[in-house]
Amino acid sequence: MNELEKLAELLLPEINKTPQYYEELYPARNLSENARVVRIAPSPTGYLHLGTLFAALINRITATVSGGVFFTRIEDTDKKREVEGGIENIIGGLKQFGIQIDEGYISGTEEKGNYGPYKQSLRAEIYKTYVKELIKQGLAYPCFCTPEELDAVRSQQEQNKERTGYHGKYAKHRNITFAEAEALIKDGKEFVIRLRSPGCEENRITFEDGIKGKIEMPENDEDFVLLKSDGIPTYHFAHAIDDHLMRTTHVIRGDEWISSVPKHLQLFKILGFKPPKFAHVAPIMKLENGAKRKISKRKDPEAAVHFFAEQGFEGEIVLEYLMTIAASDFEDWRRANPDASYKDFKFNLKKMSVSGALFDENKLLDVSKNRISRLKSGEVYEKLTAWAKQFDAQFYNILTANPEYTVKMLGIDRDNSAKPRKDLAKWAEAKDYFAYFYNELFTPCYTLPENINKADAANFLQEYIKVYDPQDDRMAWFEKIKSIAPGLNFAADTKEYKANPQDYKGHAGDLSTVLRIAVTGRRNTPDLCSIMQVLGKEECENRINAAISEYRR
RNA sequence: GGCCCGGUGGUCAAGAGGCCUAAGACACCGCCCUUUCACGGCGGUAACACGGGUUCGAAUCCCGUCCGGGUCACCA
Repeated sequence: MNELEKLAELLLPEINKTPQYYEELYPARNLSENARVVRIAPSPTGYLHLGTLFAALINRITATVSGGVFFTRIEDTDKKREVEGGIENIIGGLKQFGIQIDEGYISGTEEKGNYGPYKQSLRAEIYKTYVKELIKQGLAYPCFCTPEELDAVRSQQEQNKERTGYHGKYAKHRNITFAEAEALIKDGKEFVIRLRSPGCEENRITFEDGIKGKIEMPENDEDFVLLKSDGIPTYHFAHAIDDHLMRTTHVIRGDEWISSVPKHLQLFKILGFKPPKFAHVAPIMKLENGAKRKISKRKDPEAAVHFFAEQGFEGEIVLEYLMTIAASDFEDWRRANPDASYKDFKFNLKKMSVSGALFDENKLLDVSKNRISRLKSGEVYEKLTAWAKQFDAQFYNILTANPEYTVKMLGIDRDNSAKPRKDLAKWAEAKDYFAYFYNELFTPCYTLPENINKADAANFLQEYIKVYDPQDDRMAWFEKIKSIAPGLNFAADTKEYKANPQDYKGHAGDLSTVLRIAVTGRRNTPDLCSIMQVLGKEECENRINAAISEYRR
């Protein structure tokens, strides 16, 4: 055994497999040439974040479009930040958004696929096997520096205005001998394994980013940590090993990783792996005090994806919105294919924007309104009650007390309309929006438009209630209002009123507003005739009579 | 600070040297339609960060400045 082999044995005595073993265990995938194997690799450190969802969407659709595979891998190499239920938060969240997972973690506890385990904490032996090989080749070595020492070096470098980091003359243990290492270990000193970087800062490397195009950077010369003192790998090392062994073809991730690419490329090279293609996605931003910044888990409620669920945005609609950010031609495609699933969109990474888009709630609202307007009353009923069940029990009970009534109500201006209403954008608005359909929620409001006084309002309602017939269709309904108008000195015809406004107090439309206020407590509603039909004769008469006595007081 | 990446209306963006007098969508405003509102239709306000080059010609190519973002851990 030579020195290096002895060192490898000293550091990782428990490892007796070789990289060859794993190469054979995880053979190349049997997929067509264009198929892309992609993944997301979340850390179970909290809830599902908008950025993670976005990355998942992009990866998912990239796999779909190419006939490839989308898998999940749990990067739980930082035990300090891990939270309980973290995996379930993220994987379950993706499922709620309808993101299909082909392989890897498919729930908080289950995984599937032939390239597992898909959780890094379960792959320690694999990482160590490769590290051991690198040590034997002189490409990795133990470093016994304490965090305090490292900090001291960094401050020194900062003072000298030098580039910080563990490289060059600052790589203290770079040339440690077997004997020195052995002595330190006997002393009980902790160590990490670092890369002996073959790179040189003067050299430039270039790579083609799938979104940003050609990028040029200095070569990595940092002897960064491969294995932490607890034997767990750092992200960089785990990424290289896992994405190679899992046969990932395209790494599509947040662009905060761009600056690490030289490290990654170097790792792939010295390990003898073919590097994947990289594509770096710009983050979703948020405006604060006039400045753009990356949307933040801590500060922004909409960063946590459960915000959308609470607000009552359908998962698919959030994805639809995210697609408009991901692909500038998506909206054109959507207009041409209003009924297609977003999954059928021919997504192309190259068309993605290179800089981060501001999160735009207006746009989300618009997208949502458009999608909801296409739904039939039955579908709205299902979705709305499902939402209410989870977030507003009282509303849920009210809606479901009489399902037939609620469905009828939801069908107004929707089911038989050539141009369905576009009003509701999120379920959280529904309770207020539909309040007057339910006595438990209805709060009368008798405020009249300025051009109508209480006496006229009462007189009109008095007349109206005499002729009111719940069987009337829209035409007949409005004819009745018109027929009452002249007697009160209101124009029956709106055009007539507009031509000679000085001759009238108002027009039939104003009178319908009086009725609307009496029945719904609102100035603006969907078609009043339909509303009255849904409410029924008795309820309408009660409300109208209540209004009359209010105006007569 | 070093290293990367970026900068077209309020927002998302089209744009690959002449088709640019700069698309479209959201938001905003006006008009029309209309029983109200919404929808829809028509129209409007509003942008190539700045300064130098290159070129017959620049939003587009080059350089510089400024601004924004990312990153410089035994975090991912």
